[in-house]
Amino acid sequence: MKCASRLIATANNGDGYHHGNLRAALLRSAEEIIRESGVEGLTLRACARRAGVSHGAPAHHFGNITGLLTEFAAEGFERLTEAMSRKNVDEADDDLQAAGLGYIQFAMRWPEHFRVMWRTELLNQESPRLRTARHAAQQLLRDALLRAGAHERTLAGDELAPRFQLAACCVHGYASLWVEGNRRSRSLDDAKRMLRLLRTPLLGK
Amino acid sequence: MKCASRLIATANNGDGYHHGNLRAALLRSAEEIIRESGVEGLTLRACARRAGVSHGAPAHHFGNITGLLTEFAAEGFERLTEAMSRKNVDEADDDLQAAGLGYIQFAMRWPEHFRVMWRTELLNQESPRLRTARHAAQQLLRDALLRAGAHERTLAGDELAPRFQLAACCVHGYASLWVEGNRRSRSLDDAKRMLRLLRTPLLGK
DNA sequence: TGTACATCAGTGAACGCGCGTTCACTGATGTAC
DNA sequence: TGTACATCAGTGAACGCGCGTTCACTGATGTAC
Repeated sequence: MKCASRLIATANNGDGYHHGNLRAALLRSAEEIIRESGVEGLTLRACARRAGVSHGAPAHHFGNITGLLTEFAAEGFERLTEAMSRKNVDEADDDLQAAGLGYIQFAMRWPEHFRVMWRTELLNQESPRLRTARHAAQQLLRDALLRAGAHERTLAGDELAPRFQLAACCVHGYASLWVEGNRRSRSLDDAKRMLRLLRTPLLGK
Repeated sequence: MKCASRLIATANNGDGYHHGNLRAALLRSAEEIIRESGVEGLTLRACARRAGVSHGAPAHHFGNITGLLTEFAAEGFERLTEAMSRKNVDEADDDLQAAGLGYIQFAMRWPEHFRVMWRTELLNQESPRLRTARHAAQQLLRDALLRAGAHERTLAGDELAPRFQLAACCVHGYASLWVEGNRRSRSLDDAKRMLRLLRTPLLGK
């Protein structure tokens, strides 16, 4: 019976007893569960159930629910960095607007990731993958601001920090309110209008 | 035995078998639990345990965990409105800065409330008390912006919406990042600097 | 080419625990007469 | 002033459920010889 069901599984997905890509499949299952039931609804058992494996499997890969959510959040920061890159934002006028719009677009596309990424108490802050991914995202926004500023005039050292904070708070606030408000519109027009209002205080133009 | 323990309870707190203020006491217990263990750690049983009553009592008052969190969030919005009022923000130059600083100060003082208020999926959005309280808070920020704008020049109708959005996103983003980042400093200097950068785009000065 | 062995990935039964819900109850309070 | 009764607030035992964790296991894969 045990063997039989395994043979059937093998026949069905062609990758045998060893799943091959179970780790990734479990992360996709977690994403779906969070979408449908929120982070509260995510348990190791529910995750296993949806992926069609035994409940021991997620523990094998991630240790516990914190481990699972930490990997999920790290994946989110990696996607965020990718999303803020100029080449992925069609409608942006410059690198800074691209970073801002990309940040907001990321939250609209993957609200489940966005939600988890900021729930610091649910994550293992010591995870190297998480720290690296988060730092890369921050650095990209900072660099975009510096580069945009360089086009206009040089930003003095002590001018950068408050401007970086202003930019980060605005896009983060916009994204948070969008995600938590369950807004329907995915249009970026509102966001573009807001970012245009910011050009003067950010770049001193 | 049953009678005895009740008599002891009566002797201890002087308010007898009927607690008198159990509803408020349960909300304070919930606040403490969220502070220590996050929203995840809050259950009706844990709440009852901390308040020193039977586990049926919270269900009696709030129905379920959603009812409890909804009341908690509504209490938060009421405190937020209070906190944004000019008379409660010493360091503000005008009503608009008062609203912004008050918003951020509120999040710093009651991060547990702030966290819960935006977890829309955990709350009963139909609750009249919650709707009223949230609307009042929004209205206060909008009015402050209008009044501050009136000092400088009249804001045209279609100029108000994006400026309101900008102001709301900035203070909300700042407060969110502070709360989630577990920052230690409660100084408002950073926030004041950021809000000063916003004067030009908000008021057109 | 074949064999032996170590390692890895996933299984499934068993456990104890805390949860929400239900329900009959009990004591306190307020009101009608 | 006293009595009877309804209502409200909180109790505590019982239930079934899903959870995380543990553990002995099994099949697949890779490597050494």
